Amino acid sequence: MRVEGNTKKIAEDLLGHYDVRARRLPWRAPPGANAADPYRVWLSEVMLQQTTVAAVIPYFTKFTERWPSVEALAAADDADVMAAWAGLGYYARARNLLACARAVANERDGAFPDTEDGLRDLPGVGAYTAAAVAAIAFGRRAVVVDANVERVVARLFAIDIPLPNARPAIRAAADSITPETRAGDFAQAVMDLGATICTARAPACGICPLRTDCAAVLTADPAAFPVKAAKKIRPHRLGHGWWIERPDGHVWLVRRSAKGLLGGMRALPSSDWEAAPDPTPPMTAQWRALAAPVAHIFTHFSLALTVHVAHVTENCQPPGEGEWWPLARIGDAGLPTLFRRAADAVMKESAQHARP
DNA sequence: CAGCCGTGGAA
DNA sequence: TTTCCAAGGCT
Repeated sequence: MRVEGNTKKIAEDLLGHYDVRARRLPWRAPPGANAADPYRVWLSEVMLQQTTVAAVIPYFTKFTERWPSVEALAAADDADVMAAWAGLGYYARARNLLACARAVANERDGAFPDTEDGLRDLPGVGAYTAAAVAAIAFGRRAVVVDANVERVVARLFAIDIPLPNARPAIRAAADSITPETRAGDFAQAVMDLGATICTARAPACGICPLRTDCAAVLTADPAAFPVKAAKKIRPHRLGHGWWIERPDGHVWLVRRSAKGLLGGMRALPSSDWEAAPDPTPPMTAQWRALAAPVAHIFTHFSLALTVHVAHVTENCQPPGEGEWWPLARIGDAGLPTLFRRAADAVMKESAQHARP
């Protein structure tokens, strides 16, 4: 472990690099501008949870154009926000985003809390996001620890305890190098470094502004830090999805229950997803299965969804809650990726069917 | 507290 | 092709 004297040098080296090389990102105030808008900082941090910058940018642009303030977002319809989030994943974030916006708009007159503790009480705001918003939007000294910080700090100090047991040591080390001022810039500088130079697989140590501060660069394999515990194998599951199409060009869509996988999202009616799911259709009809199931990989299991198609009469009413959605606007339904792919597969096959 | 919760890009 | 990974939070 490093001694006190070097910790200040690390922040100075990194901030000096950041002042010249900071990435220009839509949620960052331009250099020399006033402090960033807390609404935009918070929105970006939530979107960036376990999500890459490249994936977030178009969603951030869309959200801030459509809902430019926390009050505007708080007044939005749930269905519109969920549909706008479709494709970004981890949909509990979108549900918590709305709950948080409404809490801030309705109970706090639109003002975000300006301390870590206050922010931490908001839905969808955990230890990381509270620290990041406190530091970036409000200039607080906060110790911001995300996956980038874990990697950079584990390398700087050559911490060889496997994750997640290394977390306390990593946090203490991160605390030791976090400066009293510019903690927000410092946090973003570490994340820029982690994203562009101190990357997970092939760190560019030769151009790293911290190479003279780093313990791992002196080892045979700097990329070996942080050490991680072995991960589990991903189980495979099967499922059935039901495409019910009306002759006037509508398909029957349902909304999934608020909790659990793809919670709150529009979807095709479908079975549970397990080793041997119930193949019983939701209604009697002439069912025909697509030749190839839709394969999709979630974080903790992979899925093969067999899509069954039925063409029903105009006055047909499937059981349960749902809505007839126009095929011409299927792209606006806000389907999560699994069901968007299922819809693509059905439309592609029916197009081929029409032109043999 | 370990498991649950998406997605797409990189290697 | 498969594996790994990303500005985590909730229960």
